[in-house]
Amino acid sequence: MEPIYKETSKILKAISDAKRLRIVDMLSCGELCACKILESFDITQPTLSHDMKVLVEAGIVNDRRDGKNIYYSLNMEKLEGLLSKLNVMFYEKEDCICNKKKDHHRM
Amino acid sequence: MEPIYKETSKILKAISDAKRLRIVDMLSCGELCACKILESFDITQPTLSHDMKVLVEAGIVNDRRDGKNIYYSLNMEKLEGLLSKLNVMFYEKEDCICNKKKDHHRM
DNA sequence: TAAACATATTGACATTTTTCTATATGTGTG
DNA sequence: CACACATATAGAAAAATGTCAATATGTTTA
Repeated sequence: MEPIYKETSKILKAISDAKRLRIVDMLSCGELCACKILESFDITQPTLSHDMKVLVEAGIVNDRRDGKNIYYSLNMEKLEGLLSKLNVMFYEKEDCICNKKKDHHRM
Repeated sequence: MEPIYKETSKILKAISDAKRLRIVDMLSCGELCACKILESFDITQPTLSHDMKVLVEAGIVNDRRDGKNIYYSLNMEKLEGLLSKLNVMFYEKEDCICNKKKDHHRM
């Protein structure tokens, strides 16, 4: 499979969980520490920690430590890049995959 | 969980598979029958049938029968709706979830 | 340095997803 | 109507994901 699909699908997978999508929405107003996010859900702390790791590893969320707390914020460049890639894929274009042959680059 | 996240995550889940994302990209130039799509991947026919069902049930792909063949095409309204919703979620807004309290509408 | 607090990791389990083989269904053709 | 062709469904196995309790790690403060 072409890298563009693998990379994009990794980000999509990260936000394809309703709870993680809600976390991204929460972060759109600015950074939040894990404890604040946790207050907003009925999940355990390890579950949130795992979810934040998924978002960070997908590259769409940044983390920074300040004392005991970890603060998370959106990586807008990555998110804009995602919207841009989806836009290209959803609409017809010059050098289109539609003109390509069988995929020999398996996943 | 609020319906907006559940609905959006269902669509994201549908395209969070690299192969299905590639299928969406292929359909951006116009409708294709299942057999044409199948030629483009190293998967079995039932696997493609299942993948197309996921895309159709997410509402982003339409299907129509013409004789022996099923033709698939993109539902642009749904895809535009997705981009629009993501745009709202990624950027700060007036009536923001950031100002909301604990989520009592569990999934 | 010991205790308290915030977050991460481990290991386990249940659920969901992916993909296959075998088979069924629907449609056109000889 | 029997056969060929295109697609769908059923059932099973493997892999990935979501979630928890228990515990570890890192940080601040008494």
